Amino acid sequence: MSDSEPSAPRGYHHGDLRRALVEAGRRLVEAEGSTALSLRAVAREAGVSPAAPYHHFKDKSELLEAIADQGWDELSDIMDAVAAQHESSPGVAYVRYARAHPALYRVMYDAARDRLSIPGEAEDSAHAKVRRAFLAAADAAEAPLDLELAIVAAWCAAHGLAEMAAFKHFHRLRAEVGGEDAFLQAVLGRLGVARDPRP
Amino acid sequence: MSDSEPSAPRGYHHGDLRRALVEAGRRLVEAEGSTALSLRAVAREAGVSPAAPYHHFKDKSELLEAIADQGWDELSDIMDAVAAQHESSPGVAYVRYARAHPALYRVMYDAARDRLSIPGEAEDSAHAKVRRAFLAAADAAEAPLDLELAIVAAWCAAHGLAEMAAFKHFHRLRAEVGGEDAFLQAVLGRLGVARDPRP
DNA sequence: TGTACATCAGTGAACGCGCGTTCACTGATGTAC
DNA sequence: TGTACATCAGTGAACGCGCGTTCACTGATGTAC
Repeated sequence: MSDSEPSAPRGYHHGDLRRALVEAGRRLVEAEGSTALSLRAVAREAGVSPAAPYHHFKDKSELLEAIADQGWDELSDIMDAVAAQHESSPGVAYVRYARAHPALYRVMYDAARDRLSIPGEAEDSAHAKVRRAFLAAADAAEAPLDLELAIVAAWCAAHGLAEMAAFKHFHRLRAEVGGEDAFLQAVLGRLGVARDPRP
Repeated sequence: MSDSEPSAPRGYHHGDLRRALVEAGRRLVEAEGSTALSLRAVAREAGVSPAAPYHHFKDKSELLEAIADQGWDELSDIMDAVAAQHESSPGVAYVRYARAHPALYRVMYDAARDRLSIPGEAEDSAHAKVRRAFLAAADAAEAPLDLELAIVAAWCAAHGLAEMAAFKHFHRLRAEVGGEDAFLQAVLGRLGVARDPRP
């Protein structure tokens, strides 16, 4: 985390300012929320002048996109791993990740909303990986259209729960059911998404 | 909409600036999104000086809350009506409303997240009404805990679909399934939320 | 190995902007006598 | 009906702020000969 490869050239001045800015931005988002994020604050956090980011990002929105991309990559890797090991439900992994990084997840979601994506279908984008992970959790025997609907349904359920799990309304129910994790499992189970491994 | 009761006193100066500000704010949110909302812009939209809103709201966040409240009241009324008439699923009504007012729904959601709410349980708050509407759609024969989980699950599913239905990813699927409404029904059906009236 | 030059990632000062909020004020409305 | 006064919803100017972005610049790094 601290330094990548010591063999790699540390770069010209900073080393790898682009990556440093993305990570500073992510830190700020996770700490303060996305509305508190400003390019100047990111530059400050990275210990660099306010103009420096403009050598790496066209504008603020491009930096936000890079932060979101990093999140999607991370999430899709996790889901992939979970789906491959068959040891837990990808849907649960999705919700857990979103719950662990709520502000980042919001940034990811905002970035995803307007992306066309899936143009060539068989992509190696993070979104395609997430989709495949949900596919792995579905019943592959269904007709293509139903299968696609199952994926979308699972994704929607995971998104909805991920965002609503923070609701104070559900505090008591969450406690009665046995804590956050049991709550997630229970609700996803109800929605047909959690193929629980072994309770 | 234009004027309430002509018999009611038009008030001191403006008439009913508080309501006018909430409506101006809502108009701005729906047109530009919540991030574009500023107190000054709302005052401008209402044709009033920048300081005027301070006679009706402590600060900007209080105005936003009022806008959110108006939305929740409207939505809960709609769901109530739908549940009473048994002619359509409250879950579908929820998603339709959110889809029709996406930016407003976002404001509503943000306001709801941190509300404790449901303290005395049997309330007449908008949230309690929404909850009751989801309850009406569930199988009332279940054990209390399961019933509560069913409500939460339905709410989460509706929220997730409401936000994700805008995804460009799903454009093609939406078309293949027969348009937005069929898409909503299909996904909610999959999640066990849409008790469709008559297909 | 040494010099001249091109590249480019940084700096720091500056711009114009819209914001939330405060303030002393004004003037219309409602009330007491 | 008329006058004096209290109330209070508005005004408009001003504050200080952090923002996104631009600009001319500097100085370290890499490259050609």
